[in-house]
Amino acid sequence: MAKYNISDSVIRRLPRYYRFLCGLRERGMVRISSGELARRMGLNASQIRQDFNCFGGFGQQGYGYNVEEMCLQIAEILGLDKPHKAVLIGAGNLGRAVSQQMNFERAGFSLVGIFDKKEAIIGQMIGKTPIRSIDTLDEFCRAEQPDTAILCLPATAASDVVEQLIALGIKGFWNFSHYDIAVEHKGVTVENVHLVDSLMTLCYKIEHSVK
Amino acid sequence: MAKYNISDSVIRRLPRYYRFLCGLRERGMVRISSGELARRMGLNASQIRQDFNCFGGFGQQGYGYNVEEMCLQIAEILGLDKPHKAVLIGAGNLGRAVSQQMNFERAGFSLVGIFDKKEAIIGQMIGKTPIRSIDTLDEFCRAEQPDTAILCLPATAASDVVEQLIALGIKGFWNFSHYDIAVEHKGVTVENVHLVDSLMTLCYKIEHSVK
DNA sequence: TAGATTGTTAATCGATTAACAATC
DNA sequence: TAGATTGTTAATCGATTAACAATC
Repeated sequence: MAKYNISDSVIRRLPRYYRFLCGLRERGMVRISSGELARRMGLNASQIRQDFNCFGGFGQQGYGYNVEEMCLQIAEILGLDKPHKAVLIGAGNLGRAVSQQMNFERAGFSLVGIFDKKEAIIGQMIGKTPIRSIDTLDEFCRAEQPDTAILCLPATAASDVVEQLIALGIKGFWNFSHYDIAVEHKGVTVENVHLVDSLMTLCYKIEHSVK
Repeated sequence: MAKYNISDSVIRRLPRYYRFLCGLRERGMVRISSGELARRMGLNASQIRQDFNCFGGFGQQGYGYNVEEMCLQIAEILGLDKPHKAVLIGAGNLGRAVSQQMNFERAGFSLVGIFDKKEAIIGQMIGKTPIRSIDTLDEFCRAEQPDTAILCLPATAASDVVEQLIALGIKGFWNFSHYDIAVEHKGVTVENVHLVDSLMTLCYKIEHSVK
């Protein structure tokens, strides 16, 4: 069903479609046309039809799209239905917030371990997950076989642990460290989250917005 | 100096340039060519020259760009040099992490107030800033005149407070709530941060990465 | 059937990359 | 001056939007 070479632009719109469609489903909406969805999302109807068609014809002429079906289809395209095991590295403020705030299951992940190097906090629980010593990372990964790592540690510490994690079989990095991971390893994906970049962009836009 | 109609693509690259150039400056680098910067950042040299030229000729033929000067120029273009007062709404896990983790000054902001509706936590300090009752928001904003709001509250609560904040003169929203703010008010800018979207994108890419 | 709306091709628009004259 | 590298125009590429035949 899924074609190859889906552009990054399309992929990045999928979660937003998913969010909107789930919202509509919760409010009991059964069908929606591309025109109506476009109006609600502030997009162009052609774009929505193009996007949905990358993965096959989910609509029906003269009717539109079934909201429930689209939710299920997008969830499947994104792969939310088969959760990836994830480890979190760094249990400082950000690490804690991310682990407590994020609904990992909803996004296709399961948080299986939290690691830090700070002796004082090892053993503490964050939700249902204990903080483990970073020294036990190798052992843990060999047993649990996670394929994803969430990096919530300082930039200086990040680069070392990345190589270690790749050697342990990690295929995806969700990187909050203040540092761009550039990975050349085949089959390894990095999603850099630079909150400071987002905030700087806002700074620019506040000044230059159309008054 | 700054031309009008700078594209969003260019603006969003500026913070990353800034990060890289500051890094080079810290390591004592004085000059860099577009070619060398491109190599380090994984970009195209033409793109870098085009981007920098949106704002004026900062380079010198035969020499390249002065690292220090580019840092200062980009900081000025982004407006990092004149901080905006910001209030944070919602002092849960995410709000706490954001307020403690972010270097606001570095990104052109100054966090002047934190607000929550939960009686039990009002009066607590987060860093040097006390948590205030959301009931005192009007009064506080009229006195302090912040122009930015950081939203770290549930989607259901977000939509109400947005209207209130716009009425109080807020011009920029940094929105972490699980909900797209669509603002039609002229001169109001919203930067939506949807961490769950980012995580879902990673989920897709782990599955579909080139092995 | 008639009306509505998709799927899909074609046209437009904008962003990226290449090329090279200008110039330090 | 000669070499290097920018600033800038032109070419390419990709993404968005428009149009419309297919069809439910």
